[in-house]
Amino acid sequence: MKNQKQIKNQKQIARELGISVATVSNALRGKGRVSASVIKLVTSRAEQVGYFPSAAGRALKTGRSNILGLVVPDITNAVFPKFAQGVEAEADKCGYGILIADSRGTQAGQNSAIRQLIQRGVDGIIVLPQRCTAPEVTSVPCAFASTPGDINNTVAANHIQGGQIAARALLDLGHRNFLLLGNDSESQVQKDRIQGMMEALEGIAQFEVCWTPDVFPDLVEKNKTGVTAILTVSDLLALRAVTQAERAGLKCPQEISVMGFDDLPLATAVRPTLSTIVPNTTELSKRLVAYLSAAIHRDVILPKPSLVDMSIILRESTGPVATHSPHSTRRLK
Amino acid sequence: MKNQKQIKNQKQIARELGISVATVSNALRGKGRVSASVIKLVTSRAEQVGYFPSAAGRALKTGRSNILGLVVPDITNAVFPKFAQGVEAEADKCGYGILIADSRGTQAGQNSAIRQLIQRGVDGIIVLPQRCTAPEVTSVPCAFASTPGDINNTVAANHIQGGQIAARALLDLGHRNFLLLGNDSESQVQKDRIQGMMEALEGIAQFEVCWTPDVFPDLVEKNKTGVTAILTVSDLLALRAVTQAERAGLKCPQEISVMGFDDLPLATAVRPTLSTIVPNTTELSKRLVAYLSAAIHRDVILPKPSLVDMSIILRESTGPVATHSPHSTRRLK
DNA sequence: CCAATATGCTTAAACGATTAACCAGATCGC
DNA sequence: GCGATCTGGTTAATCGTTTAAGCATATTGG
Repeated sequence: MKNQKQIKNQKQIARELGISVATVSNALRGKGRVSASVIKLVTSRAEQVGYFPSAAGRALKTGRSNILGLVVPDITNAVFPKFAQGVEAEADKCGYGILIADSRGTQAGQNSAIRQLIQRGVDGIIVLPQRCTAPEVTSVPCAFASTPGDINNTVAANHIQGGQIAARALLDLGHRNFLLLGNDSESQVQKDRIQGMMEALEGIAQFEVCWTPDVFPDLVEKNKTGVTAILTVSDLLALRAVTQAERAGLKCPQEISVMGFDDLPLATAVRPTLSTIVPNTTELSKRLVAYLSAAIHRDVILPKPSLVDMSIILRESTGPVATHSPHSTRRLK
Repeated sequence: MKNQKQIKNQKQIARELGISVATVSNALRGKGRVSASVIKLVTSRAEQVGYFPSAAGRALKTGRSNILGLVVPDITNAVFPKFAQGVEAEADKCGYGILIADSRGTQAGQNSAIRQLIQRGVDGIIVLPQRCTAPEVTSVPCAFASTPGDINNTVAANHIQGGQIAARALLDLGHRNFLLLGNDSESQVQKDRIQGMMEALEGIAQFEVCWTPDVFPDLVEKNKTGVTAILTVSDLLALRAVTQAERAGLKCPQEISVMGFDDLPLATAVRPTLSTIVPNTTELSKRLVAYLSAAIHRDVILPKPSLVDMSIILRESTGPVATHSPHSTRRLK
C-alpha cells in the first residue's frame, strides 16, 4: 500500500474529501465560513497524512516569510550565544525562525549581510551593530540592539548603568582606589561601561582608566600604589587580571578585588569564581522581537530607544577591602 | 519623481522594456535563447531599479529555498560559536543561508526542531546531536555532525585522535603519571576524548580517570601521589584545574601540566595560557555543507562517515616534567 | 409568504518566478 | 527554391496558498 504519497498539499486533501481547496484552506486557518463538521474532517485528515502548509506558497501569497534575520558582528564573540539563545527562544514563541548572518566585523560586511537577508525574504532584521555604523535604508523593519551611547540604537542593555552598579558594589565593600580596564577604546559598548563606572566613582574614589589592547598593566605595581579594586569591561579581561594577579602572589579577593562583565560560562569555571555584571538577555530579546513584530504588522512604531537594566552577580572575586591600610607595602621579600 | 516604485519584479521590468517576463527570467538566469543585446538591456535595467528575485516565488517554483537548518543542542555551549561561524561561512559560499534552532538539550526538542525546520522549507539540515539520539526519518537530507563513537554519525571531528595527540604531547614532555578529567560521563564526545587519551597512555604511563560532575579532585593531593599532568576534555575544565592548582600553590606548568580542549577564547586570556586541542571547524563545515549539497542535488551520497583530525596548540600550561623526582613532597613549610 | 440575511461552500484570481511548448522569421544545405 | 534548422523571442501552465467574490440553500423577520 503506497500510503505515503509524496505530495501532501491542500489540493490532494481537497480531492480526497471531495471538497474545494479554498474550503481546506479556510478550515485549517479558521477563516471564512466553514461548518464545524467539515473543519473537524479536514483537520483530522490533515493530521493523518502529515500535512503542513508550504512555507514558499504561503510566503508568496502573504508576502511574509515569518523569518527574522540576525546580524552579529562576530559569532565567536562570547556574548553572542546567550543573546542568540534569547532571541531564538523569543522568536520561536512568536512563530518566527531566525536566519543568522555574520558581518565579519566590517561595516561593508554588515551592509552586505543585511542585503542578503532581505533578498532571502526575511520579515525583519535584528542587528548587533559593528562600531555603531549607521544603518542603510532598508525595505524591512530593522532593530538595532546597541548601547546607550549609540545614536542608531533601538533597544539596548544599559551598559552605562551596568558600569555604575559594578562600581557601586565595590564602593560598598569599602574600596576607594580603582583601576578601570578596557581593551578596545573604539568600542562604544566598552566606552559606555567605563563611563558608567567613572560616573559612580567621580568625587568619591580615586581611579585610573587603562586601555590594554596588548600591554597588560603590572597589577602588583598598581596595588603598591594603593589600588584594591579592578573593574573590567569583560569576563575575559577579568579572568586575565585574576590569573595574572594570583600568579604574582596577589591574592584575590583578599588583596585585590576583580569585577567582570557578561557572566560568561567561564565565570563559574575559574577559581576564584568571577563577580560579574549580567545583561538581561531575556528581556532584551523580548523587546527586540516585540518591536519588530509590531513594525512588521504596522501596528505601532515605538519611537524612543528603550534601555534594559543590567544586574550584578557577586561571587568570589570581589570582597571587602583589607582592614589594614591599603597603602601598606606588603612583604618586601 | 516617484522613481522608486515599491514593486520590483520581472513583470514590471518586462512591461517597461516591452518584452515578456519569460525573456526577463531567461536573460537574468542565462537560460533559454536570448540575444546578447537583450541580456545586457535586461541586466542593466534590473541593476538600475535594484531588482532581485523573490525568494518565495523562486522557492515555490523550484522547490528549493537555498536555506539549510542548523540544530544545536545548546547555543550557549562554548563550542557552538566557532562551529556556527564555519558553517555559516561555508554555506554562504555555496549560496545557502543558515536557519538556527536550539534543541534545548532534549531529544524531543531535537525532533521538534527538525520538524520545524522542515516546515520552514529548508533544503537540508545539519544536526549536532544530543546524546547520539537516532534521527527521525526526515523528508530532507540530514547530516549528523557527531563523534566517532556515534553510530548515526555523518561527519565528525576525530575526538579519539584528539585525545591521543593530547596524551602523546605530554608523554613527549616526559610525563608518566596522568589524571584524566571529564565532567559528563554520558557525553559521547567526552567519552571518545578520554578513550583516545587512554589508548595513547596504555602500557606506557600510569593514569587515573576522574569524572567530576560536581566534586573536583584535590590536585595537591594527586600531585603528592605522583601526578604531573592533567588531561581534560574541555578548556573550561582545564581553566578550573589551572586556577585551582595555582591557588593551592601548585605552579603550572612547572609542577603540573594541564591540557585543555577546543581552544575557546578564554584559552589565551588566562595566565598561564592554555595548551589545547583544536578541531578543524573549517574543514568540518566544508564537508558537512558539501555532503548536504550533494544529497540535495541527488548527485552522490557519500556513504561512510568521515573523520576530521584535530590538531594541538602548545601554550604555557604544559611543560616538561620537573627534573627532580616528581614524587618528592615539596616545601612542607 | 416574501424579502432580507445567514450559512456553507465553490470559483477564480492572484502572489513571482520558472520552463516546456510553440511560433515567426532568418539562414542554410543541396 | 524549398524543406530543415537555427535564432530570438512569446504564450501559457505551473508551483501551493490565500482570499475576494459569487452562488445556492436555509433561516429569519415582519
